[in-house]
Amino acid sequence: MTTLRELAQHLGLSPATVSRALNGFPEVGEKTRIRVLEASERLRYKANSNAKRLATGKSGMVGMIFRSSRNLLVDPHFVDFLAGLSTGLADREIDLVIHAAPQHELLAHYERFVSSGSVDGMIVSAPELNDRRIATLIERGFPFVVHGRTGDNVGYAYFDIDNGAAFKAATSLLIDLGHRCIALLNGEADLAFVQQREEAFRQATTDRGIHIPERFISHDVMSEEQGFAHATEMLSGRRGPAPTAFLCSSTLQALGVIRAAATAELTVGTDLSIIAHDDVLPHLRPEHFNPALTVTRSPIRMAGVALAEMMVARISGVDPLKLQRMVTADLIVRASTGAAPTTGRDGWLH
Amino acid sequence: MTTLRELAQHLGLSPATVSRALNGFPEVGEKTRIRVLEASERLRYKANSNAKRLATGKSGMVGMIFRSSRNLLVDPHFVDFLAGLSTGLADREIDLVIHAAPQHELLAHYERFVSSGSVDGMIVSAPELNDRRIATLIERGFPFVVHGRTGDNVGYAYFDIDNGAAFKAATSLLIDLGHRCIALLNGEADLAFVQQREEAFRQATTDRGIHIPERFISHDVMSEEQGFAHATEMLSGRRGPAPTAFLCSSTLQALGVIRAAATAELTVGTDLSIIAHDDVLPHLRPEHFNPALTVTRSPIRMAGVALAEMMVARISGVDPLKLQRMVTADLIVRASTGAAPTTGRDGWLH
DNA sequence: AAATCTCTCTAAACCGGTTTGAACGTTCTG
DNA sequence: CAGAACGTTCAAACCGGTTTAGAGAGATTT
Repeated sequence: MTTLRELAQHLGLSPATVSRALNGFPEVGEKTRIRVLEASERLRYKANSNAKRLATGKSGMVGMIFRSSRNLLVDPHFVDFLAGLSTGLADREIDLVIHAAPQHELLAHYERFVSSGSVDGMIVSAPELNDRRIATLIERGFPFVVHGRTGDNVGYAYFDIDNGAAFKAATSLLIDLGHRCIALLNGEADLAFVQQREEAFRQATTDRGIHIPERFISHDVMSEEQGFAHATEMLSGRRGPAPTAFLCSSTLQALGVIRAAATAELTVGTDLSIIAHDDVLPHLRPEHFNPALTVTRSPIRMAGVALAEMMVARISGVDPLKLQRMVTADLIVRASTGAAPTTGRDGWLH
Repeated sequence: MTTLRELAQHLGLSPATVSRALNGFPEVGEKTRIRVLEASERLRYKANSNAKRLATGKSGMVGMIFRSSRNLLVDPHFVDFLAGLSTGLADREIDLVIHAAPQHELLAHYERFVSSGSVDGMIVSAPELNDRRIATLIERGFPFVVHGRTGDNVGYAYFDIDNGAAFKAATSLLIDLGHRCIALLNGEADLAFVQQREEAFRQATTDRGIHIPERFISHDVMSEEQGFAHATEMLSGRRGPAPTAFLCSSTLQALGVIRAAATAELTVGTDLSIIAHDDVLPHLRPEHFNPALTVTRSPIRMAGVALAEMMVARISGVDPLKLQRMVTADLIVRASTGAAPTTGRDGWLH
């Protein structure tokens, strides 16, 4: 492995000049620069990144820590986000360091990342309502960006979709179609976006004078399996009238509802309406479901790309308040939503 | 940020002693060690990781580069692998650096990772038959482990499933059930495991005197969508008799086949048999498909955990030939496979 | 009591870059 | 032609750790 000093010696120059030549500083003679670049190419010189990091104080890396228990990584949503993030970062020559830690050590690992100087910034995903990771990062004054947000007036950089507007629109659509018994299959209760969606749902129903019983709202992992389980339970009518419509936080849950409907011999679109939020997972297209699914749509991958850009800005000192973006999710109506069945199959509608 | 020198000064000790105390070297007095540990705790001292890396020559990180075009990251299989890998590495206090690069720059990025000393080892995933990344790493003498293998007698460390045995077993099962027209929905042709599976499939059919026309074998992205498209095409009978059984490289493709069967009004398990390889994606359980899917099963996540362990061994100098593991995939028969329809609906069977 | 051995600790070199302050030769200005 | 200004290069300090060689104190041996 060639070092800078060797390269300089080889050229009869000082390390300082060679370093400047390679890094494009203006005070190097043009012929010298060319000589240096040629020689470095020929000797296959690559700067030792650790030495560089130590000298500059910049690592060229950003970090992400996830709970090994919750295991976001197996969540296809999270993963598509990661894809956008890492390509976005790669465009800016930044690497992403990912690390798994058990829940009870999570904050300690954040502390380590922050104060050991191994990364220039952190990405926080899936914030909880009172997120201690965010509190820690703010306290330490460390640059970070968040996918999602914990509230309306926060002091940090974030990218989020307008969960409230999306779920309000979806709920209104169902109500307009005549549905009064609407179930919400939501994600895990401690997540911020889950709360935001739920609040919008409750608000939209209450505004129209509709009461939704608690048993119509579930909090669970957003998977096909859980979607099926909750939908089956609710459709059984065991604890009271069954819902005529389902609002799902993920297309995976919607898949489960579709399966539950098939099992209960209900036709989706007529007997039962379904709307889901579509994060646009490339391997699971709701337009190809049977029937095609009505969704609120916002590509989660785009969020990754956007956050990469914001992370870079944040590292270079941009005011976090200037780095807050919220995008709206489009409501796309397809075949899975239809007018509420007029003859309540359970007597709920008269 | 406290530095080692400051901490040493504060304690009235030399940096050398403090460094030794913190790193557990034996030549430090017991009372001194305790004083040092206490003070470092109190002053919240965290060693600067870049300085540490420069001094030791070890980074405590391993790298992974993926093609931004192929975009492995959106592949749920790859992601579950990543989950296993990063938790396995975290257990050994190693971080994972991930980086995206366009196809034509891929090798350059490998070179950079290798010769800039930013990682101690590399993980290679989804090898191609003649993989230039592997060739480069061998040439450079850099530690790496591979998920999959390019051939039978290779000189590097790998973890792989026995694709040949699995697909031979699956094919044999279909033949035993009377199927003669069997289609293979495979992955992208340049991937090593795709070749291995296909070879086993061809061998198993040829051995039993069955000829499979080329149009029964497809190579494509392993997604629901492509599975649906290829199955629909083959089932249409447009280019000749339709297959009575499908062998899929992924459960996602099987989902597509199930949808195609429904569209063609065929009952899976009687009119049509399906077997898929199941990488055990937590959000997509083939035992819950309708009908439950017959699979060859091997958790891809386990591969990640195993490779983390092997990577660590490899970095510490273990002979790569001692780090080669191949596991067998279990054939699990469920409801999606049944006897071939005796009355060929297309005249193929007499 | 001198010599040897341990134990514990220190000074200084080192890892491989970047960056500051100064010096050099050349050209411009007065 | 002296002096200033400029463009280019260099020596040395620096980033913050680890590690080698060696020093000093006390215990053990002779």
